[in-house]
Amino acid sequence: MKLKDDKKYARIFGAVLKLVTKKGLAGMTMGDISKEAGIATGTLYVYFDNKDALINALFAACRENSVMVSFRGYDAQQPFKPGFRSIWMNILRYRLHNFEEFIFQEQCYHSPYITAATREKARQLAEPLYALIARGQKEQLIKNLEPDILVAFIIGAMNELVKQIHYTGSTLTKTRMNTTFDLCWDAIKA
Amino acid sequence: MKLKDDKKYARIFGAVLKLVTKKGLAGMTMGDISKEAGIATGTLYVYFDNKDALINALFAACRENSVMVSFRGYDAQQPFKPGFRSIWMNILRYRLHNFEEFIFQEQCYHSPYITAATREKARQLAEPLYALIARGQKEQLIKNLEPDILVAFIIGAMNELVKQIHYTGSTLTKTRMNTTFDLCWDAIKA
Amino acid sequence: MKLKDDKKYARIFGAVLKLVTKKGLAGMTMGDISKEAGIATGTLYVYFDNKDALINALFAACRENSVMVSFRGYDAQQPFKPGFRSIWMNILRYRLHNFEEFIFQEQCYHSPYITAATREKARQLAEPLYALIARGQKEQLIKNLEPDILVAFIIGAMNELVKQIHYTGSTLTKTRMNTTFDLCWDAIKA
Amino acid sequence: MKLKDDKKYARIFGAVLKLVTKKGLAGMTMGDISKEAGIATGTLYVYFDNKDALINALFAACRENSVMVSFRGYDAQQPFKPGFRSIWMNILRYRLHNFEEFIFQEQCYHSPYITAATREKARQLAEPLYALIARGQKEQLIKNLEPDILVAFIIGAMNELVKQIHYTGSTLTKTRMNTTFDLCWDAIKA
DNA sequence: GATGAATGAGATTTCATTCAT
DNA sequence: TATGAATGAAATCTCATTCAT
Repeated sequence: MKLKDDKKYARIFGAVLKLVTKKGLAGMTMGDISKEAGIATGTLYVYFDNKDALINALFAACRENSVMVSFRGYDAQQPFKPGFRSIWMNILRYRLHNFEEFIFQEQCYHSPYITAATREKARQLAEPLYALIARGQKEQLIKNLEPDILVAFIIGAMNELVKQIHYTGSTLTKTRMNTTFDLCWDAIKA
Repeated sequence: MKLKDDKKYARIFGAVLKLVTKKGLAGMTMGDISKEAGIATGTLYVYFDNKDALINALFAACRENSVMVSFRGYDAQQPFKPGFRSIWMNILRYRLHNFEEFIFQEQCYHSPYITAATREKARQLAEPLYALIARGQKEQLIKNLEPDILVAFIIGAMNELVKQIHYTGSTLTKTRMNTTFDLCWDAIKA
Repeated sequence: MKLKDDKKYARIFGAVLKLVTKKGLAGMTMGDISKEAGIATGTLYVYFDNKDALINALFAACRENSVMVSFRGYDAQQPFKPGFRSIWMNILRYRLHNFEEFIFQEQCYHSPYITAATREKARQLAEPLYALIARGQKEQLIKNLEPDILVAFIIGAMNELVKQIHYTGSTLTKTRMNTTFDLCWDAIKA
Repeated sequence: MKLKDDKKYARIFGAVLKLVTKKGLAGMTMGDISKEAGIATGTLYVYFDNKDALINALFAACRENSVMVSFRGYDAQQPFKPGFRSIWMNILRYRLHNFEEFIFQEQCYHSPYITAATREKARQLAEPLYALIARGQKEQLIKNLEPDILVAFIIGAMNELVKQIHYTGSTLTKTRMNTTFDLCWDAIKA
């Protein structure tokens, strides 16, 4: 008697991510997923109770992953701007390199699959970002607007940039990354 | 003799927009739409060949509408910044006041309902915005980056702001609109 | 106030006949018929109570027409064989020149559209043919088998010949008509 | 693990054949078929892509079956006439005993369900019959007409006979079979 | 646990018929 | 009478989920 197979979770998640950019969340059936993952439909139900649970689990995983990556290498001791910059770059790189995860999360956010609980949990994961903004404001380096507005601005701009870059297929040189960061920085700096 | 009723197009479109915020694009059936519109299911097929066609038509209509509104009152003779500002405000107001249309368009963009042709047509409608950016660059008022990047930045930031404002239910005072515009302007100004 | 238009009956019947070879009886909708006839769907219901009535009416018309033509020029005074021959030729020519009517009747015969009453009426129209066969048998020119069998044989063979000729697109010369008649005659002659 | 069930194909085909004589090809729904076959509607789509595919598959199966049976017991070494006779009898018996299959094929032939490919494949299966006719002509036992004409004549006559016999409910004694064969033979013999 | 056939509720679409003009 | 939009019942087909192996 075999135990649940961790590799299979990965295969299933991978399949969903691959499909979401092609078919969207709406047009993706359990049959599609199982086929893409190379397993039987029934097997999906060994690993997840139902479609909702599957989507929610992947959403949570992506979210956690994305936050972890964002703050990688961040040192609260260093001055604000370079710290903020490295986080900004982390997020940008993450979304570009994990474009499918990024799109998946976007699609989920306004879908009926995601429960209120999952949504709330996702929001909490953004806390460190709010804290960072607060620090910048305290140090009078960042405009003194509501943090919600600032975060929305920063994230919204970045999201669209990522799509732009991905869909036009343009390579992102260091210089270009710098200039786009400057756009953001000029917007929010005090 | 009964003729095809223009009001019915409006009723159908209205129904879809009402439903999309409640159920999402995925969870919206033709039955839901017809019921919401107060007509028989079969009647939907008098006006549209199928669900895809219906969604595409509404998408195109929203897109066109949104562009038309954006440039309302724009006078190319006036100096750049106030012109740009009025357009930016138009877009913001439009998305806030027609939040359902805005969400609908976002949901559509990565869905399998929208055809490549519709997507391309949507892109073309953004041309005036690109032209405006070009003018700003020519007058050396705006940073000399690729217009794609600048547009993505402006639009992305605004989209997220709109959602932020809508979901938190905060009222948008004139002062707040001004400060958010300043965020944008500071980002892109030369 | 206009009266029912005789030309319209013809247009409707013509449309059905044109469609039956293309789409078959099964795949033919009232919409198809009205479009092909160049009238509105609703108008069909001015002329016929419903689809069944329409099909039955056309079936009856075809049947009557086909019988009328079969015995055209037949003179009961002339000797049997030439009389039988001319009738046989009449039937063959009719089916070839009115191939659509012929196919339509075949399709109807085993369809749920045709009522038992219509079917029975159709059978009665074949009476003269039975009478003819009886005469041939009385004159000991034709095999003394049950008339049903003989008629089935003659008609069945001819029907298949007609299709053969029509679909291969071969032209039917006088000589070929004669040889095919001889096939039939050799079969049934005493 | 459950595997696709060959018996289920048979059940489905059986259901269609049972229904076609009752309701005709037109009036037969997928719901009717599944009910008659004692399975769920959805299950039909496990076995066939759609209604067309189902009808085409059954048509092909009937055709193949009918040809196989026709030449059962045929020995090319024996003289022509008894060989031809045994095949003729095979075909007649097959159509009588599998009347539903026979009617189904007839209904299909001019229906929109059957694709050109299926039609062509059906034609090819008739080749052995053409070869047989050719042999008879070579041995100068059969009239020297185009084989198409002869086959059409033989088959057409038989088809109508079969219907005649079936619908009148008359039992087919050996003597009657012989006399009807003689009709056919007298027609085509040199 | 793994499989994929089986299920049936529900989605999309069709179409004979009606109805307002 | 003529029109063709409107209807809704019924047809086809899909798909999340279950179940037998």
